[in-house]
Amino acid sequence: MTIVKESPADQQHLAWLARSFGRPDYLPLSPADLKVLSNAGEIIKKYPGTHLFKEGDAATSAFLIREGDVDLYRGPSHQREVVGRVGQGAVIGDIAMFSGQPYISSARAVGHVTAFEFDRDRLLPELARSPAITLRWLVASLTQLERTQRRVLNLMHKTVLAQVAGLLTNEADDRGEVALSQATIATLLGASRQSVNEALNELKRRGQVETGYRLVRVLDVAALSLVAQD
Amino acid sequence: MTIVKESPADQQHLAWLARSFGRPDYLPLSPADLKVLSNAGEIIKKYPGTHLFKEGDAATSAFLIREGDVDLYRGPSHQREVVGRVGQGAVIGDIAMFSGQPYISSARAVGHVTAFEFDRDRLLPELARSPAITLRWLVASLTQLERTQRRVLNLMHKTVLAQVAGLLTNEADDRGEVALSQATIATLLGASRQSVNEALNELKRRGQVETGYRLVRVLDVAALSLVAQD
DNA sequence: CCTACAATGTCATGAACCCGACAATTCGAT
DNA sequence: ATCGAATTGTCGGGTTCATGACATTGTAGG
Repeated sequence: MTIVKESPADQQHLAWLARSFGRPDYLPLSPADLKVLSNAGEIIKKYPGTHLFKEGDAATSAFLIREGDVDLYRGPSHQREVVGRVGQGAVIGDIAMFSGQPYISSARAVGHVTAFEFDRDRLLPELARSPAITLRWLVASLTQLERTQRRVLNLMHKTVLAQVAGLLTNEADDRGEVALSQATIATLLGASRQSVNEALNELKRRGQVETGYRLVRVLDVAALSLVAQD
Repeated sequence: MTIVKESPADQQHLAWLARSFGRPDYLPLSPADLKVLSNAGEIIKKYPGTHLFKEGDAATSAFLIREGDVDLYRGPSHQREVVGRVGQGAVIGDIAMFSGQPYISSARAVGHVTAFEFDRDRLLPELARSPAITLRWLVASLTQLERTQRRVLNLMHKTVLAQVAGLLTNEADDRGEVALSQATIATLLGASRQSVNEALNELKRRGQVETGYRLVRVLDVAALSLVAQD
């Protein structure tokens, strides 16, 4: 088996899209839920490079990923624009399947992938029987919606400085540390590395953060979240 | 009763947010659904200026608006930032209510408002009994999610020219006409009026559109949708 | 320990775009 | 027909930010 090493730029692109498109956090189903829904489809295995579904196909299935990673991309395969990469626990294809629209993007197995394939016609009756799961699904999608809406507002009228401050307050662990390279932060925000560097310098100058190698330490959360509000 | 005349800028701001935040299209429940769910709450009336809920309050209710308009805004009331305006058929407060989070924004009646107030503890059992409605709600939220995600992608790496081209292709009626002022288009896209004007001039120069008073006529859809893709 | 590579710091240049201002025009209402 | 308000067209200044280039510093693997 060939391991394709990806360029850092690609990985960053993914990281950013992961955030902007929001998918990886979208985990509406627990293992217990899956057990209940086991009548609605079956487990499938996919070899690296094969497709779970393709953009434009009629959406008759949704997939819960159990193992491996899947790339979501749009556009023709020769000039594909990757839209996200999702792993264990993520559900994909559900928007198209529930809406009765064709798939919005293509899904391609990166490595070996094990997934549970929900069949539309079998899933709907099962959901009717398990309203609690439907409700959990609804909550997950609403949460994701709220996150994405918040992001739209940020993107539109906030400066890079404010965005960086916001990211740091959100992403800091219990010790106030964020273990990301500046380049990664840049792609997470859809900004350039240089702008992020400049913003971090400004925050450093104000004594609100310290920076290290692949690390930012938050010193003054309060001040930082103030900066984040423009 | 005082009628507060709103500045055009405000209305445009609303129009834009309507689009970016996406709320006004979010109509998950039909009148028939409401009938089924009538046990889950009751009809309330609100006088102009009164609140349906306030940002930060515990979210114990969601509201289906039956008559009148409601402003959604964030931040303290003295410097409120309007986030959207919704009317008949819209459901608000559901994200917070289902997620068990405090309300994300405040909701204030613009004129006289009639709404159906869902009580969380009564709604959940009803939904369990009516899985079809829960499912419809889920589909509505997923559709909205998809729309918002698409918007994030556009905002990040598309120029105003491309965004204008995209808006025109989407918004054109059967005669290829878009009856919006340039200022409105600008706010729909979160751009300045001047930039939109410049973009339209460019498209006019290329012979892809004509412009009139409060009107843009699309002449070459194919070329336009090409421009929209960057 | 040393080397290759990744990450950071810094600069200059230019593009995109916002903002304020103002003239010209179109439209609707009196 | 006329006046006022809304809309369009246009200009220049100023800001933010992307891009490319390059030197410097840190880190991991042999």
